[in-house]
Amino acid sequence: MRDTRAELLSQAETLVRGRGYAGFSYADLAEAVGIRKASIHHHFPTKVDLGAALVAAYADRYDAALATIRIDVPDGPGRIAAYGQLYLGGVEQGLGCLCAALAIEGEALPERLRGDIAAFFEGHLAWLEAVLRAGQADGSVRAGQEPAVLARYVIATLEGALLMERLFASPAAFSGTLAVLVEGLRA
Amino acid sequence: MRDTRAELLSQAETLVRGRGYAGFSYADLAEAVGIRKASIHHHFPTKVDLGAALVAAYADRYDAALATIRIDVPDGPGRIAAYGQLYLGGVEQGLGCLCAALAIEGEALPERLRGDIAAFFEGHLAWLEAVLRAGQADGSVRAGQEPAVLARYVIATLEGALLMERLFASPAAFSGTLAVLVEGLRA
DNA sequence: TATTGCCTACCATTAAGTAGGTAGATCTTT
DNA sequence: AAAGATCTACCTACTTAATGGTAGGCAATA
Repeated sequence: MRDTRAELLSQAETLVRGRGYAGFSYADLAEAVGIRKASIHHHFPTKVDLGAALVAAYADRYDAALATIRIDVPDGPGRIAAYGQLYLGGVEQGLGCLCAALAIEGEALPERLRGDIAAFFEGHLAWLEAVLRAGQADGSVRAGQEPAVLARYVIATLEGALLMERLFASPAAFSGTLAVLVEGLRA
Repeated sequence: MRDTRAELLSQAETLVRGRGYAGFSYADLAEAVGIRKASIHHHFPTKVDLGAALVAAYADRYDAALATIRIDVPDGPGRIAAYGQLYLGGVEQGLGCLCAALAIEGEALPERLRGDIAAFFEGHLAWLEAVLRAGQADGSVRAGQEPAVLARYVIATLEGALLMERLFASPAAFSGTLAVLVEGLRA
């Protein structure tokens, strides 16, 4: 079984992260995968189905990475730094965040996808909040601010840095922002 | 007399900030303004012309606000806080940053627009760098980090917060992130 | 035999953009 | 000031290409 479905998901992700959800078509995807346009509908009946599958796969990959970081890295700032490294790959490849690309379309986005990306961000927020709370408890993260508030601040900084530094094709600048962020969180 | 053109720019800005550049059409804009689709071409021959005019008008409005902040607010952190307030309006209205909406489309975006939005961000970066450098000189902003690096960090945090908090329709959360950002910059 | 995966050939709709025209304002020339 | 010419802002009525999606067929597989 040569996995066309997986190839479709992979290429579609690249397209959405590179040009936005409204900015790519089934024709583009068909050409990228080397299949006919109508055949995509066999795997993903509608574009919304494809979008939802894309977000699910993306979220799963992140979830796995997040779990690994929690095991491999012991301290709060180190975990945030490792989390930030996940975004760096996007800058290097010239690809934005999938969920940011979808979020930008706001009201034009199908309701179902809006819920999916909200859940994506909420998952990250919950993970960051737990990491920051643990960091404050073990003294590695500076105290005095609500972990929930800090979590939003962290994800905002990284999403924004990815958005801007992709435009400037500057992984170095992204790393600079990540360093400022992590240093500021140190106790 | 120039009323229609201004109305077109205003409505088009709302559409782009609400649904992205690829996510709105001349038909949408025509309906919003109450004019025929073909008449838009009289004012803006192509969609790229409209996009460029949009960015120019948006940048001009920001430039005026930036100049005012420099006059009205004396200290570094206060100026950054006032700068952040400019973004808050977008969260409250459910509108993202125009240039973020364009930046997301990346490679699919007409070359000309890409240059325009890069210039937009570079202008903000230069203003922030000058503000932060002056703040470090007068002791209101914490020293030890390059103003240019801090400037990128500031704009990333605010762009990211606008992106995410618009999705959650949470001006309060945006303000929380802004507060963390500004406190971290204090000397 | 039934299902899977892909195909060709279509469909209705919408996209940006064009052609050409009209009513009214404004400028130019006498 | 009158007459004509030109310009502005909009219109209806297209074109061409692309959009997401459908119908039905066919060969390989389970």
